[in-house]
Amino acid sequence: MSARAIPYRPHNHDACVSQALTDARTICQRQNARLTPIRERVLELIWQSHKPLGAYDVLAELSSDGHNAAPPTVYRALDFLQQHGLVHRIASLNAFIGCTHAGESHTGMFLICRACGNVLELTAPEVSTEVRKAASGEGFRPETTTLEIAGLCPRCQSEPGHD
Amino acid sequence: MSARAIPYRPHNHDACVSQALTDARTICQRQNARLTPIRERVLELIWQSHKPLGAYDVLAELSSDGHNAAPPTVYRALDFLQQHGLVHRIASLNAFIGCTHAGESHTGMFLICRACGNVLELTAPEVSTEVRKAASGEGFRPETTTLEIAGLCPRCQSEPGHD
DNA sequence: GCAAAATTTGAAACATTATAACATTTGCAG
DNA sequence: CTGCAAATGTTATAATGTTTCAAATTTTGC
Repeated sequence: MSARAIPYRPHNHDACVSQALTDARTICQRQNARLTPIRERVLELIWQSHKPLGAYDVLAELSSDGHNAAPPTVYRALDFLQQHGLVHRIASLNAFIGCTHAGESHTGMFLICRACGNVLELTAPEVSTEVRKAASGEGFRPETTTLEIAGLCPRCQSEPGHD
Repeated sequence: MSARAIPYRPHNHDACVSQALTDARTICQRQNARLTPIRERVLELIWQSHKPLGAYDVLAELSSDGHNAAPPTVYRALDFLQQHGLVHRIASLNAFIGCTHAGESHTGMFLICRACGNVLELTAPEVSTEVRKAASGEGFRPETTTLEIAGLCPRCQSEPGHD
């Protein structure tokens, strides 16, 4: 899977989205998973925003597509996408974002800008290592890690109120 | 503030709760904050469980007290308690737990057992350091960290299905 | 003490997020 | 083509959280 631009900097986002979709198709094929039209469309909608999208935001987009969907449709698609590592759920926001490391095994860490709402997904092996150490120091066997940092992204530290 | 037993091991929980309340009173006094009866009662209810309690769980307890409370009452109390570092919200569970490091400046890290539901709050300076490093490596200024590890506690690794 | 101001609580309605349950359709293997 | 499993549609409902405004209480300045 190819490298991607970071959200804080302008980039050709259409290309970025279509690359994500292409990658997703490959990943699903490898996993014998069916990336159905709905699932693909939901993934696309989520990718079109670098900001996390709530399930009901996705639902609204689907509706404006003319697709008359109910909540379970969206939640099921999101479950599927999560299970196959294509999107992440941001617990502190009740929202979803496209995974920028799909296909690679990774533990996501999210930098969430409270001003512009953009989210950067990071892989920080040192952090994971320390987390594992801390957990095993307590005899705890970790399975899933939720690591979300809210704060100010570089851009919003200088020019507040950005998008 | 005194040391506390860890939730995985049996201990005199009543004493543990009343200690937490005593500490809370001291802390609020120092901060010129009003630990009103409702707030204190909510804190007590939360402390009586080592497992995180949802806002509506608290609400139900209040009702069985005879206190006819509405959701905002609980959420307001919880906001207050959070702001003064007396409880933490566990984002991945939509629930609240008493802070075992109240009064000390700390970044909480939570070990959540998916089998028994107990939660251990940890302070891991090495983790915080690595998180800070990772964030500043991206030029990001962190403000609040959500770090929640789900897995199996020592006890549930050997005897599953506990508590 | 006392009145004005600020904080806290009560109460009703509402908004948002998520799931349950069951019917229907679609894709695929034999 | 048939029958099974997976996916989707549909309706209803549960769980979580907020807005708003009114009433009561506490604090503060005098």
